[in-house]
Amino acid sequence: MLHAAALTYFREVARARSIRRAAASLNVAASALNRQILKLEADFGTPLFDRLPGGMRLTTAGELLLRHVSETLHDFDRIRAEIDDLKLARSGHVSIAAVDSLLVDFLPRAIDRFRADFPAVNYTVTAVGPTDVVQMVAAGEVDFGFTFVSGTPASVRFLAEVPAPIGAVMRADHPLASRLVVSLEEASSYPLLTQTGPLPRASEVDPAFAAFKDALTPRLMSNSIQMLKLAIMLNMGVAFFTRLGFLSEIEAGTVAWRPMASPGINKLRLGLLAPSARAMSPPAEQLARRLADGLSRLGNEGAGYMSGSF
Amino acid sequence: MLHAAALTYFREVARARSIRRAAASLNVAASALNRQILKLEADFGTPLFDRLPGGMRLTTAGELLLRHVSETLHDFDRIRAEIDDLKLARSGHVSIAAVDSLLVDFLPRAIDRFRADFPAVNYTVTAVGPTDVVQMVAAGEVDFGFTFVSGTPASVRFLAEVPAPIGAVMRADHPLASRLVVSLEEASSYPLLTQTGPLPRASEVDPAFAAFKDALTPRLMSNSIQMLKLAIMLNMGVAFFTRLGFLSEIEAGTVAWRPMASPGINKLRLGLLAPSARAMSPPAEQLARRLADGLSRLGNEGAGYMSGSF
DNA sequence: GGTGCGCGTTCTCATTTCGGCAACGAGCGA
DNA sequence: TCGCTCGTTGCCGAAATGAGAACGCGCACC
Repeated sequence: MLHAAALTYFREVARARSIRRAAASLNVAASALNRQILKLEADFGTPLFDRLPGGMRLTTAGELLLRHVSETLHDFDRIRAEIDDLKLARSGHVSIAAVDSLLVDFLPRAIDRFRADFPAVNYTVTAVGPTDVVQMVAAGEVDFGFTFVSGTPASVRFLAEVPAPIGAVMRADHPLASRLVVSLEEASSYPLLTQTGPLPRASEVDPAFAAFKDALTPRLMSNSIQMLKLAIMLNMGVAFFTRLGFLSEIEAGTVAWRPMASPGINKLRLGLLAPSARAMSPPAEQLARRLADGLSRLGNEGAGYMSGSF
Repeated sequence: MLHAAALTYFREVARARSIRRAAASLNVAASALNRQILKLEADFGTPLFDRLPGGMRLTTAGELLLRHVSETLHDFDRIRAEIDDLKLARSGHVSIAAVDSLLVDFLPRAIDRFRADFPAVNYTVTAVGPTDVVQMVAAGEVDFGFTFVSGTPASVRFLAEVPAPIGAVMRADHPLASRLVVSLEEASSYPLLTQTGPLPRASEVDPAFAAFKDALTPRLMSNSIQMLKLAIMLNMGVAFFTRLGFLSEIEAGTVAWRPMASPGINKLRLGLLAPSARAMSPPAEQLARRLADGLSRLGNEGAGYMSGSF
């Protein structure tokens, strides 16, 4: 309905190489078709078809136009399908499992932006350990998950990934913040704040980092990121997290994040995890797509900035 | 006129972010615009704009649609310009200068196919030596030229190029035709047919080939390709030409063309040469474009076949 | 707290466009 | 010559479109 009927008329006449045959397959009168074709040719000022006894054949100009018309109609079908997806996604429910460092900042902000376009969607967000995320996605208990990339069963797949190295997190006026990269030795001379409970696989990935943490006694240990975050703000010491848990504080300039000079730790990646077989619900599909876009944009900016644009 | 007015209406409303402003700049009534927008939203079953006090803003679905509409209208402008070019090119005159080996087969066949779409175009085709082609194009004596690629003045440019190595040409049942590649030694044991007059730059490009030709006494020398072609058909010996002069005979299976095992000779290229500054006449423009397409297609097929399709 | 302004929207009416039907002339094959 | 199919045209009713005036609403200014 967006596009003039003349488009499909023209395309069908070109395909059928006959006005009357096209009229039959379109269920319209041949005269109507003919008039549209004649009007097009008058508009362009040049014939679009050669009239042969027994039918019509496209001229060169007609072939040019047919290409345009076909592309337009095809592209329109695609757009309409996308809009239909959006319609279905306007209300519903999405359940997500993620490692808790993402629930502090990244995921709530993403969901909030998503809410603007999909106001009637409800959410269930569960914080679990990295390996549990994979299990819950595989079991279909959640629509998708958000965790560190590692070997995964065939029943799940990664929609997007982004490098998420562990780095040193501290108040912006902490002495270590003046370093662009923090070595393990430098960090060991300051009080540390460490998280307990299910950990990202940093220790498996980077033996040097694991040994470093084992050798020291932290000033504060907690399984609550909020607790640790407050300790950082009180300048109690240095913690080790992915940047994504502190994007807004980093943006505001209140805390600093610095990469670590330890090889394996910089290979860590966060990924958006979905069941490989089952189709997601429409709103979950949309949110997952937008998160995937945002992630890959984060990735393209290297270890760059967080633009609030997704 | 091809496309529904709704397209430009929608685009302008999105641009102006207001129905009334869009109506003013389109010189239509706001009520008409409004009805089209409402109809679109009814068709899609979803709002395309958010109604804010003070104007309208696209929804997510609206942004999707705007992208489609913009692309469609932009592409349509392009197509219409191309069709206008075709209209202008329907009659007129085209003058071409080319090395004569192309006038035997390649160029006449190309012009014949072109005639089907541009029946009222007249042609002047001049056979000259390779370097004269460049001079005539530079001097503006012809619309474009067709010759071997070499260093050219800035006043001309190549629209397309295709590898055109010199090879051995002989009757299909000639003993040499059983070889896939012909070495200079093999060729020297058979009677040779050579062309006199302005030659392609084979001798400059490939000293080995030049020495080879100088060392032997050909059975037949002529400046007429027709003469040489007849000699080939009478199995008088082996000649050395680009494939393009014998495309139809090769296709028909009456003569064979085999590449030479000599390095420099396989680097020869044929090119379509046009004045760099002056615009060509519309029909010349069209023919040149089609020849360029055909040439690059020939090139993409490697040393492949001649499909009669351009 | 009016009041004016700009916004999208709705209603009515004249105009234009579109599609269906029947008929015509041309080309082609039996 | 007849019969068939082709594109095309005239005529008529139906549907879509646009112009203009009016309505309800939110907002800023006095």
